[in-house]
Amino acid sequence: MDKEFSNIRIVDIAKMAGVSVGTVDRVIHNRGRVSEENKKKVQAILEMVHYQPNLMARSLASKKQYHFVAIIPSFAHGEYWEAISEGIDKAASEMESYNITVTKLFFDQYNNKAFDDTVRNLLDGKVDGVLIATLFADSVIRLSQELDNNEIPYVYVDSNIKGQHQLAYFGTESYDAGVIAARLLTDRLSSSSDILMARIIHSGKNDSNQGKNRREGFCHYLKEIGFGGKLHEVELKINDSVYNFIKLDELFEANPSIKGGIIFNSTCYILGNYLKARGMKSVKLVGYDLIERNTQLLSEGVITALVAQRPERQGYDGIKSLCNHLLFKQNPEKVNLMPIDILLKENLKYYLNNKL
Amino acid sequence: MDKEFSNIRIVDIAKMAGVSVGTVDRVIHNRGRVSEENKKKVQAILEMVHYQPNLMARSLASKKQYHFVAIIPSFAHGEYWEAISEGIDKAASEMESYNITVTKLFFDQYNNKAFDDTVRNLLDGKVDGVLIATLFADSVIRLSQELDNNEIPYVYVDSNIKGQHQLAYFGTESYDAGVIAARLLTDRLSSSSDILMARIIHSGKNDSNQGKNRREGFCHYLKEIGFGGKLHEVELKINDSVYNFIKLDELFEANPSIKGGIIFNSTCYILGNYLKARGMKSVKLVGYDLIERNTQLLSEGVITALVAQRPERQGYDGIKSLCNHLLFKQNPEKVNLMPIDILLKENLKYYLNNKL
DNA sequence: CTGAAAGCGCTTACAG
DNA sequence: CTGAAAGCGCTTACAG
Repeated sequence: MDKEFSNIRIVDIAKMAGVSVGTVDRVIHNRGRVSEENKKKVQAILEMVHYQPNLMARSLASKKQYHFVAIIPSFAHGEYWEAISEGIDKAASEMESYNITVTKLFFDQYNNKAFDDTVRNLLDGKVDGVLIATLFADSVIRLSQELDNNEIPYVYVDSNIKGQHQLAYFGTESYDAGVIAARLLTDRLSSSSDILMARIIHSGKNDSNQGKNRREGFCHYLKEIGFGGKLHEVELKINDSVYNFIKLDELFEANPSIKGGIIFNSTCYILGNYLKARGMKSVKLVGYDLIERNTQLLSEGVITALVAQRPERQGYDGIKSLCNHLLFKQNPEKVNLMPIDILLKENLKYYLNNKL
Repeated sequence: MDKEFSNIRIVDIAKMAGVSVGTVDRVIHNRGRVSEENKKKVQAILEMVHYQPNLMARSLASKKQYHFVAIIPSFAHGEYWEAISEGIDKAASEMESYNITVTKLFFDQYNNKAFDDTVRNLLDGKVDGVLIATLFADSVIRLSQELDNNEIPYVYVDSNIKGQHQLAYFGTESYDAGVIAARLLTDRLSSSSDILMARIIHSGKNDSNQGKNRREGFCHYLKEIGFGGKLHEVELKINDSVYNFIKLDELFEANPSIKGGIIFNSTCYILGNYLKARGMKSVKLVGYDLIERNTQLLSEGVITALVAQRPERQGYDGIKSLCNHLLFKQNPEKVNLMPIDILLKENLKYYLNNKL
């Protein structure tokens, strides 16, 4: 539409307004130093012709640099946060030619103080935008307020925090991710079976918000369909298979009616490895996230289904939205919910090479 | 890596080689009219410094226009092919600033001759690349050969054809999409249930390749798990509910053990509408594609699961790959298989606004 | 075959 | 407050 105005340039505007290109440029960018009169004239024409700047020319001519910071948990290869990091890198490399650089700041995901330390000197450097993994709500809120004061835009990933001024959130609706896991499990269970919910204990870390929300959604669905079985709980340790095996042996011996299992974070391989070792093929296990240790067990048939949340896209879209906001004045939706993907053994392979 | 060479410009190369920028430009683009000696010199330096052209400057300076043609079936709002069309449009609008235009050519998907007619005068205009929906294999092969002769690159979407020189294919592995449907259905069926496979008859159109492959995958999975039920078949008409209802009434009356249904193209709403009208809630129905009439029934619980194949991305990636090939000399993978998505009532809504 | 110059649409000092 | 000019990195005639 408006094809006729599609290649109006700044010089054209300048001529129509009877001013120089410098003046037009100043009003376009609100750089001031323009008389009220000229400003009005130029703005009127800008609107009339629906002026669309040529972005390539702009970025060619401009020496302006943008610097973004992404604050995310550190990770070992194959862990969940690696995926978010990859998405960030992809966006960064795509936007490189627009003079955008992205620095990643890592913190220990089990240590609230580490987050605060990482963040403390953030504003010493030049920062034009921030992406934040919202694991520690209180700390994130403090940081958000500081960014507000400095008028630096920021986006959240992983889980949302209400009441803040984030430019946007990219992540899933954890509650529904719990509902879906429940559906996947109960569809494959007779209604007299029991379900085991395992929690993974980690030094000094209580359940994440995300985990809690998934659990709520899960339990809600069971109630709604009138699931008749019992729910058992067990606490496992992330790095202590001996302990875990003993606990699980006891539990399954005492409750042979347990035919389903669920873990609300990305570590369902812990339970999976036990089931595999014991050859307990009749227990259906559902978990979260396409990390290597999980996908391996999914393809072997030990895990029945995985629920995934496109972490790569969270990182990618997060950085992209900062770019679009700053460079192109486009504002994203405030809440952007990723698809909740259902992975079975049969469709797994097409996801593995298609993460973005 | 090689940060030190990251902003080497043509003038730098020119100086290093002791020639003018014009000469450097000629060797970069193989425009000829350069002495063998200078060519060698320049090429050596180009390689040494890992020269990366500034794409924005290039496209700013260049008046070169690219014109792509996308040949796809015509569609009414809400039909399957609309999604592919949307993906094409999205790519086109993103690439507009690179002086790329995309024209869509539509043909009647039930009429082989219509395809040939549409395509006949394709080469009269200027065409730099073509995207083809491969419904009619023979016609597509003829067209492909003509494009080969004219050295015009082309990509396939929807289903692949082997033995041609397509730059790339974007679509799914239909056979596995059949396997997955079988898994989704049988997971929810007792092994003594029967399954109804409905075929949709359309004037003068036999089953698509895609439909056949899905069916093969479906049946193979049933065999592999030793499914004990019977398979029933019925032919329905796309626009004749009266006929369909009579046929289905007979069938279900005669075979009350039918507890599962499948249709191998995007029209499973036809069977869905029948089940809904008859209130037959115990029959599980699995189908394909996120078109409106299907998603409506999925959210109502009439359809149990939909298998989807990211048509928007097929269109989008197809056009993008032509751009990347021509503008940036990047060659795509020859076969690009989209994820096969599993949609249940519970995760549907997050897909509807996230098609790309 | 080769090079100097103009131009793509915008931004950035700079002089006034 | 305003405008003329140079420059971003590349391509495109044009003259030789």
